Amino acid sequence: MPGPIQSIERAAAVLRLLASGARRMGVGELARALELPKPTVHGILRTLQLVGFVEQSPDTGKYQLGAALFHIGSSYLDGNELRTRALNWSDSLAARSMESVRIGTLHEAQVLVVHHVFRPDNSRQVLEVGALLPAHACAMGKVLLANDPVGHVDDEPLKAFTNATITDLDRLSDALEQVRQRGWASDVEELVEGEVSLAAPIRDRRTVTVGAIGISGPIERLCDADRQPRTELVSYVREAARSISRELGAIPW
Amino acid sequence: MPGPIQSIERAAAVLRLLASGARRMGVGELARALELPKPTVHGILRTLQLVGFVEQSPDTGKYQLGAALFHIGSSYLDGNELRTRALNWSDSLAARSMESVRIGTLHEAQVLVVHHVFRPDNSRQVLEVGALLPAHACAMGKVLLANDPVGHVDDEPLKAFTNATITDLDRLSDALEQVRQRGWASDVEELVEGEVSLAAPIRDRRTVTVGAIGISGPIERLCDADRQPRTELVSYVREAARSISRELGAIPW
DNA sequence: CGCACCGTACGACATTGTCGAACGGCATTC
DNA sequence: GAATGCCGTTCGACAATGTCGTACGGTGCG
Repeated sequence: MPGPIQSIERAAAVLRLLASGARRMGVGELARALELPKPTVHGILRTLQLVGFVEQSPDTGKYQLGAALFHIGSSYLDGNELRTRALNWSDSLAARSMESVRIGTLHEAQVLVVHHVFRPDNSRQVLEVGALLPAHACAMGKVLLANDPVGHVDDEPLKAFTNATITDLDRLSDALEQVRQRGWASDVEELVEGEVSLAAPIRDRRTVTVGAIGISGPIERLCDADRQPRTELVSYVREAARSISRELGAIPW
Repeated sequence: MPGPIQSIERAAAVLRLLASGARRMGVGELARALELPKPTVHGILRTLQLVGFVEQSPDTGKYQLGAALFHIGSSYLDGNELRTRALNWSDSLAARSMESVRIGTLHEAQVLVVHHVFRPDNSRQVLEVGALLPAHACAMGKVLLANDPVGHVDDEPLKAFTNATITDLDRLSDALEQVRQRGWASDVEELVEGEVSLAAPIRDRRTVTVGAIGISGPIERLCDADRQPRTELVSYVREAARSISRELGAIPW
């Protein structure tokens, strides 16, 4: 039976839609979006509700993601070796750099944040674990794209977030080439005005890049007067990346 | 067609199993656990892999949860009104109490942690968002059980974690009655030796308890000499819970 | 070498999910 | 206040769909 199971595929599509929609959605709404008959969607929703993957508002009748899905999804982190091994090192990187630290993997041409350490200054910060960042506009993304065997670029036109965002494909591949040579990447106000990020690759025992670790913060703290990343911060990040890689078995010595 | 869709139910069971197993599992292993033929399980896995809900190790051939599931699951938090509204208040509760703060909901007789603020002292702490805590052995759980319309207790014998854990059903319902009267709950070394937690209920506009907020920390800081929770901490927690409830529309004045 | 186990492929069968049509409830409209 | 639109939900016949016995190639172990 080499072929996917239709109903499961559809159920996944429903969940994806509910996840992207941000708000609750009705049966008809989902049916229209998926181009499926309403009763079909309803059957799927009923089953997903039974297993706790979606919940239904008692009053409006609309559906949203369920708690069980959240809990199961978060168990992904337990099995994620990259994240487990990186826990200690990211803490110490945060302490040394005094900036917030994130660890990410490439997922469908975007950066999936699997770990996030807040900047150690007690400021109010939002947890970004589970979020997807645009790969072409952040340092972690560039690191991952530069070392990606599958060319994940050229899927779609590159979206601009600020006027420093790289939107040209040629310029991006030049930048990626530079990242490959230097061994680290930076993003200077390419995703958020005034924000800078630095990142370096994490490799496993097969020397494949499996993730990236990076810091991010305001440009005044991360860059010098020439808008260049401060060298000591770059080395902190690269050292952290190397330490994690060593723990994953990439560097035998 | 009032009846769940078999394949989706089974797919959910596979995911649950993979989530609980902590490590990677093989097709045969899953098939045996679910009492299903191997090819059936394989078909499900193939589909789940296609949609990114599971991943397969290239070398061992075993399966584990996938990144897509993690990302979709984490979107649950965006739609969770309780958590959204509670963000600010939990930060300030952490600042006032100088302890770590958690927000939880009842999920299948356990406490699902939907938010977690670290203790503001730069110490190394593990993020517990997405985790499930035993309801009868923590303060948030007691608050939720005490205000639960469905009697979620008596499902199974109560598991002991320390020798202070309440394992007797009658003693538990006495404790819950006290929680209802006082309006807050405590757990003194009932889950972890040396650890204490305090919690209060969060109600929504229908005055239904939809969650709980609480702090936890070492007994020396949370309790006085008589092992009684310190009153000022209790009021901090209760005030935070009331503020969130008011924001959810529970208290009109 | 042979055995046991793995993940995977095939394909006949009937179980299973699909989806057009229809129902009751709720707003809104005229 | 009847009419209309939309909603989430149910029914049930049909056939498409997924199920699962059987079998294959690969790997590790004794």
